[in-house]
Amino acid sequence: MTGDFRRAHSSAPPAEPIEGEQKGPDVGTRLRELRKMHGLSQRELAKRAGVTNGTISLIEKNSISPSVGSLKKVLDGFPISIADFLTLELKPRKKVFYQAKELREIASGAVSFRLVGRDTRGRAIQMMHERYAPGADTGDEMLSHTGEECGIVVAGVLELTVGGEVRRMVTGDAYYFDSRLPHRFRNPGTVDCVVVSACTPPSF
Amino acid sequence: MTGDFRRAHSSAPPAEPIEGEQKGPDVGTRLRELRKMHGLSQRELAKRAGVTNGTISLIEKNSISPSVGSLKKVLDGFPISIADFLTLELKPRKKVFYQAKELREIASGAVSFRLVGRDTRGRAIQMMHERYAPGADTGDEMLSHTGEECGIVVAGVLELTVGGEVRRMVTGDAYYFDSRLPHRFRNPGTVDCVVVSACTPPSF
DNA sequence: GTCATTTGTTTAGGATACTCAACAGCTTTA
DNA sequence: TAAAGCTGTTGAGTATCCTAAACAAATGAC
Repeated sequence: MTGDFRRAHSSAPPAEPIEGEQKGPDVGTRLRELRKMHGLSQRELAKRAGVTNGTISLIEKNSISPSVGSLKKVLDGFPISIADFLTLELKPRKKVFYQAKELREIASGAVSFRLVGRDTRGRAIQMMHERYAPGADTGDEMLSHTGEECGIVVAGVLELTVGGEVRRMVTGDAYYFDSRLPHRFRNPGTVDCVVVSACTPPSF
Repeated sequence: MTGDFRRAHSSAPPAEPIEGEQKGPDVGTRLRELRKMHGLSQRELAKRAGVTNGTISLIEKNSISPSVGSLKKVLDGFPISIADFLTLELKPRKKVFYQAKELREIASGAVSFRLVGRDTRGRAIQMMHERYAPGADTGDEMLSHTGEECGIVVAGVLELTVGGEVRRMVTGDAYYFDSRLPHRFRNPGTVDCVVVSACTPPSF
């Protein structure tokens, strides 16, 4: 059996191939490279981890998708956490001043997001001038992404939901939270709501 | 069969129990809480993820340890990466919402800096609500420190000097620069100037 | 050269993960 | 009072993971 686990069991019909893992190499390749960086053989790692060398081999060849428990056991042989393992990296003067009209509109309609700077590449912060029309909403679907974000309400009223907690915020109020917590913005008022926000790293 | 996967298969003899997962709740609890934060039922999530509701149930009860492939499929239903999922702080100790009066004043007088959050430790961004009285100035001495900073003028007029370049900015205008460049803020107008700014890393 | 070690790979079979479908409990609608 | 809708749980069967052991190839010792 030289199966490829990406076929994702026998579930969805054709089931489009699962992406490797965020960006970067797949689990098997990551493990192999990390193991070699540590100068270990499959058997040495297997012994430390309390699994068999065959398991290491199968994982590295992507012949199987290890269970979370097994992967943790294997990585404990280094040791390294699963999160670190999956995100590990294996391998002058810009424009300063922007006129209001130069802010780049990246979401027009009931919700307007105007970005400071043409693009966020090479920048640590993404700052935006946001405007929500009455009733406007970032969507039924909760947002969620890596990073941190904060903002101050400059005008109007903002209803902010973060990790299940809902709060009504008025002019001058502010927020700060981990962007991985599901969140949602909505204007429950009758006039435009304006917010200045910042997040890191840039997510658009 | 109500097995507990922590017994880690039939490998190592007693095999001390595998720790939940780094710090914080185990995979099952994390999944359950995250799912509820998103307001989804087991069946809804299962449908999005392309697995059965039974699988979600078994994972959440820690009756099984899902394979990495399966866990990824499940988390794609939100979506969120495995790494973020495992490091997510479920119970945010940090305060998220701040009333205007709660912003911490860190520079009173002609210049007022009001910080979002009591302190910036453990945070990636320092956001401030700044107010400059007419004629107010950050000082004859140019500022300079590591990091990046940006802001949007919310009211009044701001004269900003960065790396020798002086610019008059009005409501709605914005800036972004490397904080190592010497810089200075001044209000050349006759009414208060209000700015919302953000910088990283926090420098106070 | 032969033997001993080490390497990674592969096979068979038992252990576990996963699906399908049935089940019980709760809420809403008729 | 069903009846239909939802919720999460669970049992039986199948697909997959994981181990134990055998294997071939490469390396080093003598």
